[in-house]
Amino acid sequence: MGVTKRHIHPMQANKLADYAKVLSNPARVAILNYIGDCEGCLCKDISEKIMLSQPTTSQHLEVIKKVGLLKSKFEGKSQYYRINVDKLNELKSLFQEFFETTEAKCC
Amino acid sequence: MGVTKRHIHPMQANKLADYAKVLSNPARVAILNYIGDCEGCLCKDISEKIMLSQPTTSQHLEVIKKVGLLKSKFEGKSQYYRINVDKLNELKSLFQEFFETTEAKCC
DNA sequence: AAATAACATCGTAATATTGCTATATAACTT
DNA sequence: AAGTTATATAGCAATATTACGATGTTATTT
Repeated sequence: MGVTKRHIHPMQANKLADYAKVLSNPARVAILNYIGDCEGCLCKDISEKIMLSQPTTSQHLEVIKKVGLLKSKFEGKSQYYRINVDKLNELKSLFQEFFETTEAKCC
Repeated sequence: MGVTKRHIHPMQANKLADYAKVLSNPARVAILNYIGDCEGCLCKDISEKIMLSQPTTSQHLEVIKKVGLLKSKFEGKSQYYRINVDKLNELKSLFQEFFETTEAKCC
């Protein structure tokens, strides 16, 4: 086979895994770090900063956006990306909860 | 090409991505949840609980162990898995720091 | 000594991910 | 109208991931 069997796992596990997947590539982590700085949030600037091609950077931005961690708005030809702080906090809580409940259960 | 270009990214980004990758599969999250319960920490029990075959479960356990999140000790033919709480806390801090610094930078 | 039990490893197939170049699209500029 | 700029999309190649059945290994049990 070779496909992740999502349907056999608890929803919570799938959800955490989905979010973790977004962070599982260093380019995407670097992008989030850079966008956090909130100065040059254009795809082109990001791609230059993280040293990947514009199309590759665009794809990564899509992945991050699809999960809700990015907002964007067009101004003419330029698209300005910003972090969705609400979603970021949701992730933060989810991961924190995972670590804490996992730790709490340990003998 | 098709391979992640780790060398172009900051070490911090690679590290977080490596840890996130471990959590990016729901089976591994489910395993960590189950092992946290600390009753049946044998591969066979885990595989029955999470409904994946014994070899597949064994592989996932290896992945989690390689990153340091699991300890294990043999008792005869049985291998008892336990969560490495120190490592778990390291991850917790790392993720928390990531979320917090990312949030702090946002306008 | 043979059977059983727990686990790991090998080999394989299906699919997903990562990155690129080339090209399209859309908006601004001259 | 033609050129420039920013981004997206298509198509592709290389590699990684996920899962399984079959088989090997090691330790206990009968």
